[in-house]
Amino acid sequence: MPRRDGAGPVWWHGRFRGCGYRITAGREAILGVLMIAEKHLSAEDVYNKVHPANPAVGLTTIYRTLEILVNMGLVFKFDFGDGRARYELVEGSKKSHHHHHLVCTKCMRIIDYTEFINEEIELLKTTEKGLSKKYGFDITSHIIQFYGICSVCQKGN
Amino acid sequence: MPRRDGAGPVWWHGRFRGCGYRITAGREAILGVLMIAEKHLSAEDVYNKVHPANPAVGLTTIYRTLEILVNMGLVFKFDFGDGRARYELVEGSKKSHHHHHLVCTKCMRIIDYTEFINEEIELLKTTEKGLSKKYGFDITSHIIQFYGICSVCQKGN
DNA sequence: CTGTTTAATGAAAACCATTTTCATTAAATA
DNA sequence: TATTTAATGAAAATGGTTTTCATTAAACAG
Repeated sequence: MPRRDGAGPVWWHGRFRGCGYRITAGREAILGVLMIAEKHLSAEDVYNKVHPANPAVGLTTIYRTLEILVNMGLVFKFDFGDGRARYELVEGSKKSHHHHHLVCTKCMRIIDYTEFINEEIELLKTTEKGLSKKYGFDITSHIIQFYGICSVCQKGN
Repeated sequence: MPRRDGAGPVWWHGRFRGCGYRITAGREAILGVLMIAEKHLSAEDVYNKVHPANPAVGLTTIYRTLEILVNMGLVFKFDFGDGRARYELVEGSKKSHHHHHLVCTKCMRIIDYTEFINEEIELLKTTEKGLSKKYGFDITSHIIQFYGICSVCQKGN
Protein backbone atom coordinates (compact mmCIF):
# COMPACT_ATOMS: atom_id res chain seq x y z
CA MET A 1 0.00 0.00 0.00
CA PRO A 2 1.34 3.41 -0.89
CA ARG A 3 2.54 5.31 2.12
CA ARG A 4 3.05 8.97 2.78
CA ASP A 5 5.95 8.67 5.18
CA GLY A 6 8.79 7.99 2.78
CA ALA A 7 8.81 4.22 3.04
CA GLY A 8 7.41 2.36 0.08
CA PRO A 9 6.07 3.92 -3.11
CA VAL A 10 5.44 7.63 -2.90
CA TRP A 11 1.70 8.26 -2.87
CA TRP A 12 1.58 10.76 -5.72
CA HIS A 13 3.89 8.91 -8.17
CA GLY A 14 1.10 6.69 -9.38
CA ARG A 15 -1.27 9.54 -10.00
CA PHE A 16 1.47 11.45 -11.76
CA ARG A 17 2.40 8.60 -14.05
CA GLY A 18 -1.24 7.87 -14.67
CA CYS A 19 -1.59 11.35 -16.08
CA GLY A 20 1.43 10.88 -18.32
CA TYR A 21 3.68 13.07 -16.23
CA ARG A 22 7.23 12.16 -15.42
CA ILE A 23 8.74 12.02 -11.98
CA THR A 24 11.59 14.48 -11.78
CA ALA A 25 13.87 15.73 -9.05
CA GLY A 26 12.31 19.16 -9.26
CA ARG A 27 8.82 17.81 -8.83
CA GLU A 28 9.88 15.65 -5.92
CA ALA A 29 11.38 18.68 -4.25
CA ILE A 30 8.28 20.81 -4.84
CA LEU A 31 5.91 18.18 -3.53
CA GLY A 32 8.22 17.68 -0.59
CA VAL A 33 8.02 21.34 0.31
CA LEU A 34 4.24 21.39 -0.05
CA MET A 35 3.90 18.34 2.13
CA ILE A 36 5.69 19.86 5.09
CA ALA A 37 4.35 23.38 4.57
CA GLU A 38 2.58 24.85 7.54
CA LYS A 39 0.62 27.32 5.49
CA HIS A 40 -0.32 28.39 1.99
CA LEU A 41 2.79 29.28 0.05
CA SER A 42 3.29 31.60 -2.89
CA ALA A 43 5.22 30.33 -5.91
CA GLU A 44 8.17 32.35 -4.71
CA ASP A 45 7.87 30.86 -1.22
CA VAL A 46 8.08 27.41 -2.75
CA TYR A 47 11.04 28.48 -4.83
CA ASN A 48 12.87 29.81 -1.79
CA LYS A 49 12.34 26.58 0.08
CA VAL A 50 13.26 24.35 -2.86
CA HIS A 51 16.26 26.28 -4.07
CA PRO A 52 18.80 25.73 -1.27
CA ALA A 53 18.81 21.97 -1.74
CA ASN A 54 17.99 22.14 -5.46
CA PRO A 55 19.66 25.13 -7.07
CA ALA A 56 18.92 23.66 -10.47
CA VAL A 57 15.18 24.12 -10.11
CA GLY A 58 14.02 27.44 -11.49
CA LEU A 59 10.98 29.52 -10.75
CA THR A 60 9.48 28.53 -14.08
CA THR A 61 9.40 24.91 -13.04
CA ILE A 62 7.74 25.89 -9.78
CA TYR A 63 4.96 27.61 -11.67
CA ARG A 64 4.59 24.79 -14.16
CA THR A 65 4.48 22.11 -11.51
CA LEU A 66 2.03 24.02 -9.35
CA GLU A 67 -0.26 24.44 -12.33
CA ILE A 68 -0.20 20.72 -12.99
CA LEU A 69 -0.91 19.97 -9.35
CA VAL A 70 -3.82 22.39 -9.31
CA ASN A 71 -5.26 20.86 -12.47
CA MET A 72 -4.86 17.38 -11.02
CA GLY A 73 -6.72 18.48 -7.95
CA LEU A 74 -3.81 17.75 -5.63
CA VAL A 75 -3.22 21.38 -4.77
CA PHE A 76 -5.59 24.22 -4.08
CA LYS A 77 -4.83 27.68 -5.39
CA PHE A 78 -5.94 30.70 -3.37
CA ASP A 79 -6.24 34.33 -4.16
CA PHE A 80 -6.19 36.64 -1.19
CA GLY A 81 -6.22 39.79 -3.23
CA ASP A 82 -2.61 40.87 -2.91
CA GLY A 83 -1.65 39.97 -6.46
CA ARG A 84 0.11 36.71 -5.80
CA ALA A 85 -1.46 33.27 -5.67
CA ARG A 86 -0.98 30.89 -2.75
CA TYR A 87 -0.85 27.14 -2.97
CA GLU A 88 -1.63 24.40 -0.52
CA LEU A 89 -1.82 20.63 -0.70
CA VAL A 90 -5.43 19.55 -0.78
CA GLU A 91 -4.74 16.71 1.61
CA GLY A 92 -2.61 18.19 4.30
CA SER A 93 -0.76 15.74 6.48
CA LYS A 94 -2.76 16.46 9.60
CA LYS A 95 -5.46 19.08 9.56
CA SER A 96 -8.67 18.34 7.79
CA HIS A 97 -9.17 20.51 4.81
CA HIS A 98 -10.73 23.91 5.25
CA HIS A 99 -10.60 27.04 3.17
CA HIS A 100 -11.91 29.37 5.78
CA HIS A 101 -9.70 32.39 6.19
CA LEU A 102 -9.39 35.59 8.08
CA VAL A 103 -7.43 38.06 5.96
CA CYS A 104 -5.88 41.30 7.16
CA THR A 105 -6.18 43.71 4.27
CA LYS A 106 -3.34 45.78 5.62
CA CYS A 107 -0.51 43.33 6.24
CA MET A 108 -2.00 40.32 4.43
CA ARG A 109 -1.64 38.19 7.52
CA ILE A 110 -3.85 35.17 6.96
CA ILE A 111 -5.42 33.07 9.67
CA ASP A 112 -6.96 29.70 8.95
CA TYR A 113 -9.66 29.50 11.53
CA THR A 114 -11.14 26.24 12.66
CA GLU A 115 -13.75 27.53 15.05
CA PHE A 116 -17.38 27.59 14.03
CA ILE A 117 -16.43 25.39 11.13
CA ASN A 118 -18.79 22.57 11.84
CA GLU A 119 -21.94 24.63 11.54
CA GLU A 120 -20.48 26.33 8.48
CA ILE A 121 -19.70 23.08 6.78
CA GLU A 122 -23.15 21.79 7.49
CA LEU A 123 -24.76 24.86 6.00
CA LEU A 124 -22.40 24.96 3.06
CA LYS A 125 -23.20 21.40 2.22
CA THR A 126 -26.88 22.24 2.03
CA THR A 127 -26.23 25.41 0.08
CA GLU A 128 -23.94 23.63 -2.34
CA LYS A 129 -26.56 21.02 -3.03
CA GLY A 130 -29.22 23.63 -3.61
CA LEU A 131 -27.03 25.75 -5.87
CA SER A 132 -25.89 22.73 -7.88
CA LYS A 133 -29.46 21.82 -8.58
CA LYS A 134 -30.76 25.30 -9.30
CA TYR A 135 -27.92 26.49 -11.52
CA GLY A 136 -26.67 23.20 -12.87
CA PHE A 137 -23.17 23.85 -11.54
CA ASP A 138 -20.78 21.04 -10.82
CA ILE A 139 -19.32 22.54 -7.67
CA THR A 140 -15.83 21.42 -6.76
CA SER A 141 -14.84 23.71 -3.92
CA HIS A 142 -15.71 26.75 -1.92
CA ILE A 143 -14.06 29.46 0.02
CA ILE A 144 -15.09 31.69 2.88
CA GLN A 145 -13.02 34.70 3.70
CA PHE A 146 -13.48 37.40 6.27
CA TYR A 147 -11.60 40.61 5.58
CA GLY A 148 -10.56 43.14 8.15
CA ILE A 149 -7.70 44.62 10.10
CA CYS A 150 -5.73 42.37 12.42
CA SER A 151 -4.95 43.32 15.98
CA VAL A 152 -1.33 44.17 15.21
CA CYS A 153 -2.27 46.57 12.42
CA GLN A 154 -4.94 48.16 14.59
CA LYS A 155 -2.35 49.04 17.21
CA GLY A 156 0.38 50.05 14.82
CA ASN A 157 -1.76 52.84 13.42
CA MET B 1 -32.25 65.76 1.32
CA PRO B 2 -29.76 64.23 -1.11
CA ARG B 3 -31.42 62.07 -3.69
CA ARG B 4 -30.15 59.30 -5.88
CA ASP B 5 -32.41 59.87 -8.84
CA GLY B 6 -30.67 62.79 -10.44
CA ALA B 7 -32.78 65.54 -8.91
CA GLY B 8 -31.10 67.54 -6.22
CA PRO B 9 -27.55 67.15 -4.96
CA VAL B 10 -25.83 63.98 -6.02
CA TRP B 11 -25.53 61.65 -3.07
CA TRP B 12 -21.79 60.99 -3.28
CA HIS B 13 -20.63 64.59 -3.89
CA GLY B 14 -20.74 65.41 -0.22
CA ARG B 15 -18.74 62.40 0.79
CA PHE B 16 -16.25 63.10 -1.95
CA ARG B 17 -15.74 66.70 -0.98
CA GLY B 18 -15.59 65.72 2.65
CA CYS B 19 -12.58 63.58 1.85
CA GLY B 20 -10.91 66.42 0.00
CA TYR B 21 -11.56 64.96 -3.41
CA ARG B 22 -12.73 67.05 -6.34
CA ILE B 23 -15.75 66.36 -8.45
CA THR B 24 -14.66 65.87 -12.03
CA ALA B 25 -16.35 64.85 -15.24
CA GLY B 26 -14.40 61.60 -15.28
CA ARG B 27 -15.49 60.68 -11.78
CA GLU B 28 -19.10 61.54 -12.53
CA ALA B 29 -18.96 59.26 -15.55
CA ILE B 30 -17.37 56.41 -13.61
CA LEU B 31 -19.85 56.61 -10.76
CA GLY B 32 -22.62 56.83 -13.32
CA VAL B 33 -21.51 53.60 -14.92
CA LEU B 34 -21.18 51.84 -11.58
CA MET B 35 -24.63 52.99 -10.54
CA ILE B 36 -26.38 51.42 -13.49
CA ALA B 37 -24.12 48.36 -13.70
CA GLU B 38 -25.92 45.06 -13.57
CA LYS B 39 -22.89 43.16 -12.39
CA HIS B 40 -19.34 43.44 -11.13
CA LEU B 41 -17.21 45.20 -13.71
CA SER B 42 -13.49 45.05 -14.38
CA ALA B 43 -11.56 48.29 -14.75
CA GLU B 44 -11.56 47.72 -18.47
CA ASP B 45 -15.32 47.12 -18.47
CA VAL B 46 -15.78 50.46 -16.80
CA TYR B 47 -13.45 52.07 -19.28
CA ASN B 48 -15.37 50.63 -22.22
CA LYS B 49 -18.63 51.95 -20.85
CA VAL B 50 -17.26 55.35 -19.95
CA HIS B 51 -15.22 55.96 -23.06
CA PRO B 52 -17.90 56.37 -25.76
CA ALA B 53 -19.44 59.39 -24.06
CA ASN B 54 -16.18 60.51 -22.44
CA PRO B 55 -13.24 59.85 -24.75
CA ALA B 56 -11.10 62.10 -22.62
CA VAL B 57 -11.16 59.72 -19.67
CA GLY B 58 -8.26 57.29 -19.71
CA LEU B 59 -7.84 53.90 -18.15
CA THR B 60 -5.48 55.36 -15.58
CA THR B 61 -8.23 57.55 -14.23
CA ILE B 62 -10.53 54.57 -14.05
CA TYR B 63 -8.02 52.74 -11.88
CA ARG B 64 -7.32 55.76 -9.74
CA THR B 65 -10.98 56.52 -9.16
CA LEU B 66 -11.85 52.94 -8.39
CA GLU B 67 -9.08 52.80 -5.82
CA ILE B 68 -10.43 55.91 -4.12
CA LEU B 69 -13.93 54.49 -4.12
CA VAL B 70 -12.72 51.23 -2.64
CA ASN B 71 -10.80 53.06 0.07
CA MET B 72 -13.82 55.21 0.84
CA GLY B 73 -15.89 52.09 1.20
CA LEU B 74 -18.26 53.04 -1.61
CA VAL B 75 -17.14 50.25 -3.89
CA PHE B 76 -16.27 46.65 -3.21
CA LYS B 77 -13.37 45.03 -5.02
CA PHE B 78 -13.55 41.34 -5.86
CA ASP B 79 -11.03 38.82 -6.96
CA PHE B 80 -12.42 35.82 -8.76
CA GLY B 81 -9.06 34.34 -9.57
CA ASP B 82 -8.75 35.21 -13.25
CA GLY B 83 -6.17 37.92 -12.76
CA ARG B 84 -8.38 40.95 -13.04
CA ALA B 85 -10.26 42.67 -10.27
CA ARG B 86 -14.00 43.38 -10.40
CA TYR B 87 -15.73 46.34 -8.86
CA GLU B 88 -19.23 46.91 -7.64
CA LEU B 89 -21.01 49.71 -5.83
CA VAL B 90 -21.50 48.75 -2.20
CA GLU B 91 -25.00 50.15 -2.19
CA GLY B 92 -26.56 48.92 -5.37
CA SER B 93 -29.71 50.70 -6.45
CA LYS B 94 -31.98 47.76 -5.78
CA LYS B 95 -30.57 44.49 -4.54
CA SER B 96 -29.43 44.24 -0.99
CA HIS B 97 -25.74 43.69 -0.69
CA HIS B 98 -24.39 40.19 -0.96
CA HIS B 99 -20.99 38.84 -1.86
CA HIS B 100 -22.04 35.30 -2.39
CA HIS B 101 -20.90 33.98 -5.73
CA LEU B 102 -20.92 30.93 -7.86
CA VAL B 103 -17.86 31.02 -10.11
CA CYS B 104 -17.28 28.88 -13.19
CA THR B 105 -13.56 28.22 -13.28
CA LYS B 106 -13.71 27.51 -16.98
CA CYS B 107 -15.53 30.48 -18.50
CA MET B 108 -15.47 32.75 -15.44
CA ARG B 109 -19.21 33.16 -15.56
CA ILE B 110 -20.23 34.53 -12.19
CA ILE B 111 -23.60 34.12 -10.58
CA ASP B 112 -24.68 36.15 -7.58
CA TYR B 113 -26.96 33.81 -5.80
CA THR B 114 -29.59 34.97 -3.39
CA GLU B 115 -30.98 31.64 -2.29
CA PHE B 116 -30.03 30.22 1.08
CA ILE B 117 -28.64 33.59 1.95
CA ASN B 118 -30.66 34.18 5.06
CA GLU B 119 -29.30 31.21 6.94
CA GLU B 120 -25.83 32.02 5.69
CA ILE B 121 -26.01 35.58 6.86
CA GLU B 122 -27.25 34.49 10.24
CA LEU B 123 -24.39 32.06 10.65
CA LEU B 124 -21.82 34.47 9.29
CA LYS B 125 -22.89 37.08 11.75
CA THR B 126 -22.26 34.68 14.61
CA THR B 127 -18.98 33.52 13.13
CA GLU B 128 -17.81 37.05 12.54
CA LYS B 129 -18.52 37.99 16.12
CA GLY B 130 -16.67 34.95 17.41
CA LEU B 131 -13.67 35.49 15.16
CA SER B 132 -13.47 39.19 15.98
CA LYS B 133 -13.29 38.36 19.63
CA LYS B 134 -10.90 35.45 19.41
CA TYR B 135 -8.41 36.97 16.97
CA GLY B 136 -8.92 40.65 17.68
CA PHE B 137 -9.77 41.33 14.06
CA ASP B 138 -11.83 44.31 13.06
CA ILE B 139 -13.81 42.55 10.36
CA THR B 140 -15.20 44.75 7.61
CA SER B 141 -16.50 42.29 5.06
CA HIS B 142 -16.68 38.72 3.97
CA ILE B 143 -17.03 36.69 0.85
CA ILE B 144 -18.35 33.26 0.06
CA GLN B 145 -17.56 31.71 -3.25
CA PHE B 146 -18.39 28.34 -4.69
CA TYR B 147 -16.20 27.20 -7.55
CA GLY B 148 -17.14 24.72 -10.19
CA ILE B 149 -18.12 24.19 -13.79
CA CYS B 150 -21.27 25.84 -15.07
CA SER B 151 -23.89 23.96 -17.05
CA VAL B 152 -22.82 25.49 -20.36
CA CYS B 153 -19.19 24.46 -19.93
CA GLN B 154 -20.25 20.99 -18.87
CA LYS B 155 -22.09 20.50 -22.13
CA GLY B 156 -19.51 22.15 -24.33
CA ASN B 157 -16.94 19.59 -23.33
C1' DC C 1 22.96 -1.27 -20.53
C1' DT C 2 22.10 1.59 -24.70
C1' DG C 3 19.53 4.15 -27.87
C1' DT C 4 15.29 6.55 -28.98
C1' DT C 5 11.42 9.31 -28.03
C1' DT C 6 9.55 13.16 -26.21
C1' DA C 7 8.31 15.43 -21.78
C1' DA C 8 10.63 18.59 -18.69
C1' DT C 9 13.68 22.21 -17.99
C1' DG C 10 16.13 26.98 -17.38
C1' DA C 11 16.95 31.40 -19.14
C1' DA C 12 15.25 35.03 -21.26
C1' DA C 13 11.61 37.27 -23.37
C1' DA C 14 6.87 38.13 -23.50
C1' DC C 15 2.50 39.08 -21.23
C1' DC C 16 -0.80 41.80 -19.03
C1' DA C 17 -3.27 43.98 -15.30
C1' DT C 18 -2.06 47.55 -12.56
C1' DT C 19 0.82 51.43 -10.78
C1' DT C 20 3.95 55.22 -11.20
C1' DT C 21 6.07 59.26 -13.34
C1' DC C 22 5.75 63.69 -15.03
C1' DA C 23 4.31 67.53 -17.45
C1' DT C 24 -0.24 69.53 -18.31
C1' DT C 25 -5.06 70.72 -17.18
C1' DA C 26 -8.77 72.21 -14.54
C1' DA C 27 -11.68 72.22 -9.90
C1' DA C 28 -12.01 74.78 -5.86
C1' DT C 29 -11.57 78.84 -3.54
C1' DA C 30 -10.21 83.58 -2.52
C1' DT D 1 -10.32 86.27 -12.36
C1' DA D 2 -6.19 84.62 -10.32
C1' DT D 3 -4.11 81.21 -7.46
C1' DT D 4 -3.43 76.82 -5.59
C1' DT D 5 -2.97 72.23 -6.08
C1' DA D 6 -5.62 67.96 -7.05
C1' DA D 7 -6.63 65.39 -11.19
C1' DT D 8 -5.37 63.88 -15.57
C1' DG D 9 -3.44 61.29 -19.87
C1' DA D 10 0.36 59.25 -22.02
C1' DA D 11 4.03 56.64 -21.57
C1' DA D 12 7.05 54.07 -18.83
C1' DA D 13 7.63 51.02 -15.10
C1' DT D 14 6.27 47.17 -12.17
C1' DG D 15 5.74 42.50 -10.86
C1' DG D 16 3.61 38.11 -10.85
C1' DT D 17 2.98 34.76 -14.23
C1' DT D 18 3.35 32.55 -18.87
C1' DT D 19 5.59 31.53 -23.20
C1' DT D 20 9.45 30.54 -26.27
C1' DC D 21 13.13 27.82 -27.56
C1' DA D 22 17.12 25.23 -27.43
C1' DT D 23 18.87 21.77 -24.21
C1' DT D 24 18.45 17.95 -20.88
C1' DA D 25 16.90 13.81 -19.06
C1' DA D 26 12.88 10.36 -17.75
C1' DA D 27 10.67 6.52 -19.64
C1' DC D 28 10.89 2.65 -22.07
C1' DA D 29 12.05 -0.61 -25.95
C1' DG D 30 15.41 -3.63 -27.51
